[in-house]
Parts: sequence; structure tokens; C-alpha cells
Amino acid sequence: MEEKEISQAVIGRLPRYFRYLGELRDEGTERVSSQELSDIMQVTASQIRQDLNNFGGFGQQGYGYNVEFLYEEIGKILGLDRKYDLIIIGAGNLGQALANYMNFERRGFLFRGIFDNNPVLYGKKIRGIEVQSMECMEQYVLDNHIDIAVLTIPKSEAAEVAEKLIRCGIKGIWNFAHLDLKVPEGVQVENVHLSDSLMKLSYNISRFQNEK
Amino acid sequence: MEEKEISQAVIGRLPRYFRYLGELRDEGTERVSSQELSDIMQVTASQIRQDLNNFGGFGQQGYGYNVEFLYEEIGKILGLDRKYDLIIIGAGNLGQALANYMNFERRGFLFRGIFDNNPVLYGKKIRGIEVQSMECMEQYVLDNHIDIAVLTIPKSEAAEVAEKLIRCGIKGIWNFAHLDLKVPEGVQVENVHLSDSLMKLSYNISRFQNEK
DNA sequence: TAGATTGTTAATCGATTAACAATC
DNA sequence: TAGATTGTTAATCGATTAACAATC
Repeated sequence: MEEKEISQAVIGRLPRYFRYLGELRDEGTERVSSQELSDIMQVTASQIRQDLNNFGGFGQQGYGYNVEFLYEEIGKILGLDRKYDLIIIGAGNLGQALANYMNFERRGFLFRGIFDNNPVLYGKKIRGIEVQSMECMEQYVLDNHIDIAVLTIPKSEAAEVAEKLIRCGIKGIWNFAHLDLKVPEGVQVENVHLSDSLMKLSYNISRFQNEK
Repeated sequence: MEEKEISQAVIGRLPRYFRYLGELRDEGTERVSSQELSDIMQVTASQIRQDLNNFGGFGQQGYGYNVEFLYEEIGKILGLDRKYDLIIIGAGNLGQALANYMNFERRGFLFRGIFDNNPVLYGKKIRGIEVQSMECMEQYVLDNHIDIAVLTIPKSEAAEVAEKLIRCGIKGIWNFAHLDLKVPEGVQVENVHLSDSLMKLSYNISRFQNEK
């Protein structure tokens, strides 16, 4: 399929469109114009139309967009029309929190396993699934065709673990470890650097206070 | 202090510079040129120099940048040279995980309280601090001059709680609830939308698979 | 002084916004 | 048909990269 590359700026906005459209749909709204959406979302109508037209014409002149239809289409673009088998590496506080946070399951991200190298945790059940030793990880990924690995381990171990996962054919890594993973083309990485996020907040707080 | 506004694109890169410089420092590296940093970080040397010069000239022609000095300076820019009093609203899995994740404390973000409206949790100690009823939140913020509130509550409650916090003079909100908060100027919000992040990952996975 | 590398200006590139013809 | 609103082209704006004079 030959398609022009969509910029990550556009991709980054899709989940937000998806969220607002979902809310409109839940309220029973049938149609929405780019201008109405613009008012709600605080982005320009022009940007909304440009963004959507990267993927095709979902609207109709004189009418606007059908909420249900557009919601579904954006869901498909985001790859939410299929299931992903997902494991969590690192059963610490954050790993367990993510395992228990089950809104992801609703979106098709299926929690299939959780691994740790702390023997104290082995066998502990989290959402019905036992924590396994990290030794079992590679075989488990191969046997169960795992798509996504969530990395919630210290940065010191992350690079090595990621390499193993990649060798076993993992397709995506949701990386909470505080380092930049080096991965071959074809393996997708999405970083959540919590401390970076907190630093941006502290920058904005202290900048605002110095301003006055 | 009259200064030209720095773009959020630049701010967003500062924590990453800070991290790499911290690593260089820990390795004992004394100086680094923009070209060397460029090789390590995979951004252009030009961008590094441009970014840094938004805040002043930290380098020296013919020499480069002193690692320790630049690290400290970026820390100051990010507002890490002071302390922040922080509370967590929502003592569910994620709230508890963040409370326990103590690297933040090292950076000056001091965990001062945690609140929930589930009575089962009241009195439970997390890192030595008892979970309190949400009823106590406002008084606590006022009495203890809390700077930052971490919102790890469902989106249905988030808007109302945020409003209360703002009335009590909170300076920043680290928002994990899946909605866009409306706040007056002067209150800083940093969003961590985990499900948006996961959707970006699924987009990239499914796009890559369709490409072939 | 010669070499290295910054700070900064100028050129390019990409993303956002505006405008409007196409069309429902 | 007239009105509304998209899809899309053109204009603008901002961010990134390249180039080089300043200077350590």
C-alpha cells in the first residue's frame, strides 16, 4: 500500500478527536461540523479538516460529519478495530497499576501476562494472572504471539530486556523506563517518560512565578 | 522580567538534554561539544545550540560546553533548584504507584498527602502518609501551601476536584484523568493521557503492518 | 597564532491557518 | 435553488537546519 507518510503531529491529535467524538456519540449527537468541533476542542476548524483529509473525505458538504461514522473511522485508523496481546514486564507498583487499569482491555489491549525477576512476586495473581519469572518471558512471547510489551522496569535492565523481546518478534513497546530504546525499523516504541512530564510542569510553574 | 516566550517544543526537549547531561556527568565527562551531543542524542547540533541559546550562552567557542555547569543550568531552567509540595488525589492503583515511585522526591517533588473518597482506604499508610478523606483536601492544601496536585481520579470527578484545588491556590496540576481541564491563566496543567499514548502505539503498529 | 566550536543570522522546510471553489 | 460546509489550494507562520563570522 503506497501512502504518503502522515506526520506524527497529526497522529498525536487523533486520540483527542476520538475522545471528543466518543463523548458526542454518547450524548446522542448525530452530526457535527468542523466549526462546532472547533469550538468544543479549541483547535481551528481548518486544522480539523486538514487532519481528517489526510485519511480520506469523511464529511459531506453542507452537512458536516456523521459523529458515529467518524468515530468508527478514526478508531480504525488508530488500529482499534483489532486485538492486541499485551504483557507487562516489571510487576512493581506501576506495572501492577497498569495491569489493574482495565480500560485498556475495552479498547482491545488484552492483558496476557506479567513478569518480574523478584521471586517474592512469583505466583502472585494480578487480575487473575500469575506473575512469572522473567526467565519465562521469551518463551511466552513466542508461544503466545504477544504483540505489545509494557516496560515498567528500571532503566538499567530495560535495554537488555527490550533486545530479548525484539528477538522474539514483539511488535511494539510501551516504554515507561527512563531511557531511549534503540530498536530496528518495524518495531514501534511509544515512550511515557513521567519524570520528563513532571519537569515540564515544574518549568511552567516556576516560569510563571518569575514572570510576575 | 520581560522575556520572549519560549516555545513548548523547546521546553519539551529540555528534560531529555538534562537526562543525557546527567549521564555524561555520572560517567565523569567534563566537556561536550554540540556535535558530540548530537551524535549521542540523535538530534542536530544546530538544534542543540539553538535550543540552549534561548536561555543564554552556556558554551565557549573552541571548547564546547562544560557538562557539570550545563547540567546545573538546565536544572535551574526546569525549576529543579527548588522544592515543590505535592499531593495525590486518588489513592487507586495509579495514585499509590506514583506515591511509591520515589525518584520524584530526589528531584524536589515532596510527597505531602494523598486523598481518596473510598472510606476503606482512610488511614492506610503509603510511604508513611495516611490516606485522608477527600473532604479534608481543601483545608490541607490551604494549610500546607501545596504547590502541585496529581490527579489520578476518574474523569467524572476530575473537573470538580480541579476547580476546588484551583480555588485553594494550587499552582500546578499533573493530570492523569482522561479529560482536558479548563483552568485560569496562572495555573499550569501537564497532561499524561495514557490511553492516548497507547493509541499512538497501536496506530504505528497497525500502520507498519499494512505497509508491507 | 591556528584550530575548534560557539552564538547567531539566513535559508529551508514543514505545519498551521485562511480562503474559496466544489458540492451536498 | 439557496445555504451550508466540506475538501483542497494558497498564504502565512513557526520551527529546524545550514552557514559562517565571532571568539575562545
